[in-house]
Amino acid sequence: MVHHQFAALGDPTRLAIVERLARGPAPVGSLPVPTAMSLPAVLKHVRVLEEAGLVSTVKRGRVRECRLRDDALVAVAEWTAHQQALWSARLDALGTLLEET
Amino acid sequence: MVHHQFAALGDPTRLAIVERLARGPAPVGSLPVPTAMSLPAVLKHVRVLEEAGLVSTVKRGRVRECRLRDDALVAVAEWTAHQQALWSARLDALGTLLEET
DNA sequence: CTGATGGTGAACCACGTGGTTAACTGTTGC
DNA sequence: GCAACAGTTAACCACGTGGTTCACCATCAG
Repeated sequence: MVHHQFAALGDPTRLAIVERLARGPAPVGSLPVPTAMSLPAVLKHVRVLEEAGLVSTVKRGRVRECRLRDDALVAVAEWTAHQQALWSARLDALGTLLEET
Repeated sequence: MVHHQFAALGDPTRLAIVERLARGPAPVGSLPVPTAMSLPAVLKHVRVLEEAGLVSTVKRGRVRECRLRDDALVAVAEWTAHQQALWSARLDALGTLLEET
């Protein structure tokens, strides 16, 4: 069900969060969101990313720390590479077919 | 602006369409959509995929043929690989740091 | 203890998205 | 020429999503 990951990454705010988290873990309050965005909104985005398996969070004290879950990103990369491989294989086949004639 | 691609792939119907098109071009009318889905709905999805640069279409006669645009898929793959690389590099650095102590 | 900090939950709202039906256009086959 | 076919446009609708505010809880610093 890889479309959940894609949907989660489809929002610019969430994409920015993931890009930030690729540089290392961060608490919810210091995520790179549009300047005047309320905390509940940020939290919602984090929940979505968690739901999609892209992010995992732990609460230590009163701060919730978010970190990137590498495996979900791998799944996305694999899906994409696979489709691309299928398509370019087809293009190659077409190419050699044209050469033979 | 890679989040448009992600958003386009975030819908299961559209994802299925892309997976189909990776096996080769197809007319709008024979795309793998949920059985009772109306044609206008399919067309909308195709438009979204076109807008995101994932698909290109040409109309020959009365049939519009859709084909996968390989480069957009490459962009997606590159973004994903990049983030993943950043994250795993950080993990590696952490690992060697722990070894040194 | 107390106040400030960081996060949560609930209720609410505007708007985009995914879908429909109906009517119409351009092509193709006979 | 006519009927069937493939797509297209327009108008419309239900619902999910992204956002808000307000009230609240838990934790840390002084």
